[in-house]
Amino acid sequence: MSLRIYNTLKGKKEEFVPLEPGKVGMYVCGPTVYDTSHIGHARSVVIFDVIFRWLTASGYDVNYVRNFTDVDDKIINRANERGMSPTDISEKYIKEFHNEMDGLNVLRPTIEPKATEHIDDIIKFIEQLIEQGKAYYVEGSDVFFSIESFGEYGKLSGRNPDDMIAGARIAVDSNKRSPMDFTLWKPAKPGEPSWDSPWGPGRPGWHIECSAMSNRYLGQSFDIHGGGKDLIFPHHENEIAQSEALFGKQFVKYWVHNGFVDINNEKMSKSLGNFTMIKDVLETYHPEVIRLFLLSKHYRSPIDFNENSMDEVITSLDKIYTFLDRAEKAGVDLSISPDAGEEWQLFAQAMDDDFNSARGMATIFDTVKKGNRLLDKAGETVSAETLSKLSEICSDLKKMGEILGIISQTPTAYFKGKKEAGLAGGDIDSAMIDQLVMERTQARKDKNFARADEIRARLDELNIILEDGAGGTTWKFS
RNA sequence: GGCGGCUUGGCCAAGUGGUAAGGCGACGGCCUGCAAAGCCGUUAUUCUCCGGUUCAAAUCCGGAAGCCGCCUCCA
Repeated sequence: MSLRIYNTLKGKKEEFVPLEPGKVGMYVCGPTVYDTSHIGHARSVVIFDVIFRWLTASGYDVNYVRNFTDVDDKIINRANERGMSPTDISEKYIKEFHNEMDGLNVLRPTIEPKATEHIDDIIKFIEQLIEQGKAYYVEGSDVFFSIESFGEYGKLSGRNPDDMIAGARIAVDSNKRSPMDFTLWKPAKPGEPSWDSPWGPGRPGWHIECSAMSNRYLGQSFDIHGGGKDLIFPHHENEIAQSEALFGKQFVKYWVHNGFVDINNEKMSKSLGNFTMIKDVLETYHPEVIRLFLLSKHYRSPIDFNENSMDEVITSLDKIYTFLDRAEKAGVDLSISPDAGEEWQLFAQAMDDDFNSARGMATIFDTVKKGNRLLDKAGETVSAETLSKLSEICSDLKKMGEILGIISQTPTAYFKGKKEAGLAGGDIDSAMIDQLVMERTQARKDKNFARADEIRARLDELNIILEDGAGGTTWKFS
């Protein structure tokens, strides 16, 4: 079974064949760092994180590039609003972004280039386009890319330039030769950050940075380029135009685009005031709950963020850790074995099918069920044979978790964390709970079940659930 | 106006030609003093609707309805 990827360029799934055997070049559009990141950013980042992990696990040497757009109108505006420098703004939000993504257990890409650190590359790129007659400088205005110089313009988004010109909703800049031409370099207004260039002091347009930086780190052609669906047009369309016009060869082999996150069935928008920030979500939910949620639907479909779905995911994650806890207590060594069992094969098939994490999750639950069944059947004394089978199951499970970026804790640490989180907000402390549990244990010994149930009911009101196991009574938050 | 997508059980959600994964919930059972957890069983003869192609369709084609996204900054 080999990897298949849905390619936006072709509109269908294709077998993944890298340009160079064993190696993958992947570029993903990162954030424009002018504001706090929201759950939609998290989805994109987590999805490509999983893709990165899967490609790596599949044996590829992955060169994963994710940029920061750190020069842009929005950053300048924000800087002016706050009386800060654009650099202060971009640095502040890059730091936030890193903190939050680390919090979400996202691996750092191989390299994270910034637009402002590649101005020379950008200027060189533009100069070459002008030399080839594919871009033009309008005295006193911008440098524009000429759409007419690139016959395949529109191939990614399936639009043709004539239709777009006809339906254009924006006022046409009279400096442009064609209404669809776009800016490569714009002159700086007084007080704006700027760099010297053959066209006077100015700064790059949005699209050119990705062409210049991907060329710098991945070459003229590379394997995978990703980002949110909204970037298909115009951003990625324009990147293709710039890069293919200049190099005369295919820019990217596979285009991968993720769907959006809705909030309670509504689009996230400023007007609705429902922007859901990652840092807020991280305060409410365990990072692995957030990841599991983001991966519970296929990456191309829209996903709806709501309390009910999150609650379901919490239950699911508990189920996985509960099993591992059971297994560990039964004597299973929870370390990962290099050997892959049959459960892993099923998971791999799902991931090879266009990174179908939702299907992969079904395998995880099937695996948990299989393990629980074995434990139920084994009873008090677990045979060596069962133990070995359970080790394989747990190892597979943890390997699956490594791909999705979950199950990174020991069951003990996970449940301890949950207890701490549960205790943090309320006015109960664990000593008090332990005291009640002990009292109840004594009551049960004395066959005073009325008193035992009374204590349990009282704890239940505090969202504490008791479990009477062979090794004594344990408790957890519901 | 142009382009694209979606519609699967109470809810979430896989499934692109071979006879409906998985999760949550609900109900019954095992276990338990009773619970919880776990396990077993039940919960869609059917995939928005109407036609068509096919031995065979949730899956392909045509049409209808509803919902959504992009075309302007946007993950």
